[in-house]
Amino acid sequence: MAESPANPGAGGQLEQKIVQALTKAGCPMRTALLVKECQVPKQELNRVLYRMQKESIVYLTAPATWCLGRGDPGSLLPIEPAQPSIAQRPPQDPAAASESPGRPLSSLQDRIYRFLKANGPCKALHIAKGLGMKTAKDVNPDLYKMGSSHLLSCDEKSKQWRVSGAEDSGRRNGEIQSATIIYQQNPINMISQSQISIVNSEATQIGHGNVIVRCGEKGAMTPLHVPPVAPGDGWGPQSIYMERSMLQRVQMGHSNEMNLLCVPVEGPACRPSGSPPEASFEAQMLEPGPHPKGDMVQKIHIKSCHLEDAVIGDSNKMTLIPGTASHSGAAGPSDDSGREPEPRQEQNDAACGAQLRLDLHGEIRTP
Amino acid sequence: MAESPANPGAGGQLEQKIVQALTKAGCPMRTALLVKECQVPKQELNRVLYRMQKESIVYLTAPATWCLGRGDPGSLLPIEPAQPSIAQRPPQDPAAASESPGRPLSSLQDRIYRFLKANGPCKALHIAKGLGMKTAKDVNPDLYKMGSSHLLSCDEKSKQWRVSGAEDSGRRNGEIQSATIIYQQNPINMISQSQISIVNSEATQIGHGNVIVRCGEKGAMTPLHVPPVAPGDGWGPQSIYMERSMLQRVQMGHSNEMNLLCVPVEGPACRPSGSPPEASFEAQMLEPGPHPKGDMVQKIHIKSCHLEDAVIGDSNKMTLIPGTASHSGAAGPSDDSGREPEPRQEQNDAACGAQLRLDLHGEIRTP
DNA sequence: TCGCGCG
DNA sequence: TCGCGCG
Repeated sequence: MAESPANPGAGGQLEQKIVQALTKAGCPMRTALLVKECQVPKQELNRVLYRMQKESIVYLTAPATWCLGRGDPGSLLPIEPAQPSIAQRPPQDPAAASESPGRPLSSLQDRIYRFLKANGPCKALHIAKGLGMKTAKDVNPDLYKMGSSHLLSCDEKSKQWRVSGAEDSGRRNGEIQSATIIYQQNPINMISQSQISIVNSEATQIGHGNVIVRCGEKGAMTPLHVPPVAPGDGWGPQSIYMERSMLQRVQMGHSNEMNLLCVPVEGPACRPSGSPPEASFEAQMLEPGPHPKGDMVQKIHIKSCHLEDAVIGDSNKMTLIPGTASHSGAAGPSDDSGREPEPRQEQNDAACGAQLRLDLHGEIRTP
Repeated sequence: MAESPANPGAGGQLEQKIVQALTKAGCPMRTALLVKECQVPKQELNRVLYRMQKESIVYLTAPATWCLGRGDPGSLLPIEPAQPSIAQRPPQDPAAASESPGRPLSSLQDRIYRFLKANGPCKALHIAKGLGMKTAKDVNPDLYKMGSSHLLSCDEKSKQWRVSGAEDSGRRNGEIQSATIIYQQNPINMISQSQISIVNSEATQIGHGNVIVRCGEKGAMTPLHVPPVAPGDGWGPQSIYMERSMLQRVQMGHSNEMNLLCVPVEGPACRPSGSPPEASFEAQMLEPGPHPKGDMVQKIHIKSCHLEDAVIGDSNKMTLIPGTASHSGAAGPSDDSGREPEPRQEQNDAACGAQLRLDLHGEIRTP
């Protein structure tokens, strides 16, 4: 089954190869060159490339010339003013925890979300037309799904949909031209670097001295013990840029701790079963502030990302003990909460840290 | 070995299939339909189709819509045919003179003409659609032009267009140009002209004073009696060029006689049921030689053609009385002879004539 | 309504 | 300099 082109594993393998090749090149690549790098038939390569294009993982800069990322970043996300309100939210804010949908947003859902954020409350028909569709039927299913997961709300009287929550109003300080996109190859990535862009990460730590303990995933996922690095002056400033990323179980910051206790009942218990979703939000964490290390500057830009169980900040702790059915559905947090067999806990001990749990389309700026 | 795309025989086989299918349809065919008719993979079919397009055997009327012939005759071959033979033609053939339009038909006009001849009376819209166009406007200008030149007539009541005159079945001098490809839509063609290229003819006479008597094909095939022209000094020189042609029951020369007595038991009794083989040979017949008419020069060039029951020369006679299963194979005369339920006879009375019966890939040069 | 033939 | 992914 590994040989079948239809095998998602095989497709994923090739997708990884493609991203790696494009990352390594750091510039657009012609299909012919990708064929050589990936050592697969052109047809199969193109099949995957064009699928990835639909998922906004790659785009065509010219005929048969591929590039990582989305081709039209500005066209979808109008620039909005910065708003630091989210960062000030108490870490233990239960709303944040309950917001988490069971699975990432679909491409259409993401577009709906961004459309509403850009244009303000709209009726379904208006949304549909705005997204190039014809009738309210084209968007209603997703509208109601997103409504049930509290991403959107609908005004009964005006029949208008809007993004829910004041903190979702989103903002972008402008386009940051980031260079490198790092594609996560390993189940667990540890990245300590000054300038980082990440696409589709899971169980990722960004920063210094974090700890991930992950259990339960068959064989391949032997617990990873990272020798904790004593918080010290050695930590340099961090500038993190993320665009079009999906982050699952991600810690960003310093001295965080993450415990993923996955019950290995059903195969990919720790991974969402659905296809990775387009999602987008922006976060900027600038100057951790009151943190003792006054010279430590963490600059984070996140755009068009999906973050799930992500922790950003310093000295945070994350403990996930998902049950068998966790993250497997398409439902929102309210749907999930009843089915969650095991407790889930995230905590952020850092005074200046931020905790994100599926905060989509939001922006976080730590004071 | 026959299935190999690299096999030239197979390619020719498919080419013949394509031509047959398009001939049978009498109108443009979509690629998907050709796939069904020819029972070959689309890729292979297209490979051959596009090669045939380069050779002006077929052309695209619309995306993935194929038609026999050249799409743009005027642009490639503006040479006006020299027609010494017509001038010398006996004046007692008024039909030929009245049929001939003043100038060659345009490609579309030609297609309209053939479409109407193949499909019978049609409304303008139907013609347009049949030729891959959309509205009656697409064909009306040409319809009325052809009407004013009496090539077509329009029934006032039914609004249907049709080719005018029973005598039209045989000739269309208007479209004949030097090196133009003439596609035979009629069971019997009679062509008297000095420079002729023919693709896929059946029961064709080329020359002067030939006689074809054909019986047995349902209704449409009423026996055609051509008043024999006395061999005389009026016959001018003939230059015949054939390339990539399939000729069935063809006489070339002077004063030939062809009798096709087809038993109408099974539908296409007079047509070979199998796909004709690719055939290519070259024949040049120069200077009939000992023939009394020393001034009669017949110059024939045949290349990449399939000839079946063809007679080339002067004063030949051909008598075909095929039975129900006649011509079912692609084999040569020796293979056929055993299975032929009815007598078959070809005879060439001309001293300098040549008789061809399924001479494939051969070259014949008459002394 | 994808046209695709392509080496 | 053909872009091709195509079911």
